[in-house]
Amino acid sequence: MDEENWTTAAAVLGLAGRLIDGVQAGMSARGFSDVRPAHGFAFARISAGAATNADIAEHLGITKQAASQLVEQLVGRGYVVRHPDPRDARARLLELTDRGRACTAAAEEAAAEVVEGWRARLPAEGFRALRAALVALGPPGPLRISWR
Amino acid sequence: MDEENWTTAAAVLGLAGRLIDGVQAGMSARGFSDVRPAHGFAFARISAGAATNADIAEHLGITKQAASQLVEQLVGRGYVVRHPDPRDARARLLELTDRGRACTAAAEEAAAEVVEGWRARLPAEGFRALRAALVALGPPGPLRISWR
DNA sequence: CTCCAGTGGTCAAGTTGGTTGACCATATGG
DNA sequence: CCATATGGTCAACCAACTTGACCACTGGAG
Repeated sequence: MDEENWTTAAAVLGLAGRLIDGVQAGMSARGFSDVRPAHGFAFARISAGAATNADIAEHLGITKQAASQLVEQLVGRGYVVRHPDPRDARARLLELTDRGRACTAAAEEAAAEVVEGWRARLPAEGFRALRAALVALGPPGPLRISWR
Repeated sequence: MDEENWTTAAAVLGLAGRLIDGVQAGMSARGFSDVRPAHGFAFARISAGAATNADIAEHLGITKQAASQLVEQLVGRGYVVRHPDPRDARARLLELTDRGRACTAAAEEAAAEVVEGWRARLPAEGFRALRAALVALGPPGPLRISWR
């Protein structure tokens, strides 16, 4: 029983790892080889609108300094622009550039591609059940990256 | 459709992240707060028997130098011992100490605990299907950690 | 209005987990 | 016996993140 649970846990980790690798490969194939998974999560928050540096930090579970560095990379690579927040002179609102939007679209495609691979390897009912279970278990906490 | 696939992918990543965090918490609760997930995967390989430094490197998908550092930590913390390989004077076989075995047992317990939580939150049939899908999708490649 | 605790952001330095590259010792097949 | 491959180490470097100090602005209490 414990044994069974352990292998289940290992399977989830393995699946997640292969998912990450697959998406990364798909991104490279689409011409975005300068983005990491963490960037993707930042994109997700930014495209949701009205994101600040601190929002990113909280969303990714990292310090605001680390978030600042991460955003700086995205700005430097042309994915994101910072502009002043009309409501708060301290804050700077983040927004995706066209390139940034193209990148998020590519990420969604790449992820969908991997998931389609799963669908193809499972009976229809099995895939549906997998999705249902994942959704049921997924009350989204902050999306922790970088488990060192 | 793509949208659905994307959320599925995100759910897997979220689940894996919470699994890692949960296991880490369980390990701390059991008195093993000086081990990281990567150590756990190394333990798994070592307890399988006849493991060398290079085996660890391959199993974790890191360089042999990184594996050496990792093993060095485990030795320093009393989880692993190195002794000469009777078959090959260059190699050093790795073996778990009692403490190392206790640690792997704790890890399995902690992981099982998290998975039991999943079981409790799903209908019996849903959990069974989840497990079946994970197993079907899980032809274990090397267990990549550290996706930065 | 003034003060002040709280928040958004930055700068600087340090830690950590990994990399690459050079190297030695032993193994192994011609 | 030699050539090449493999296990391991040492040393230097790098990237991602942390901690700590700090400044600028906010917003409520007096």
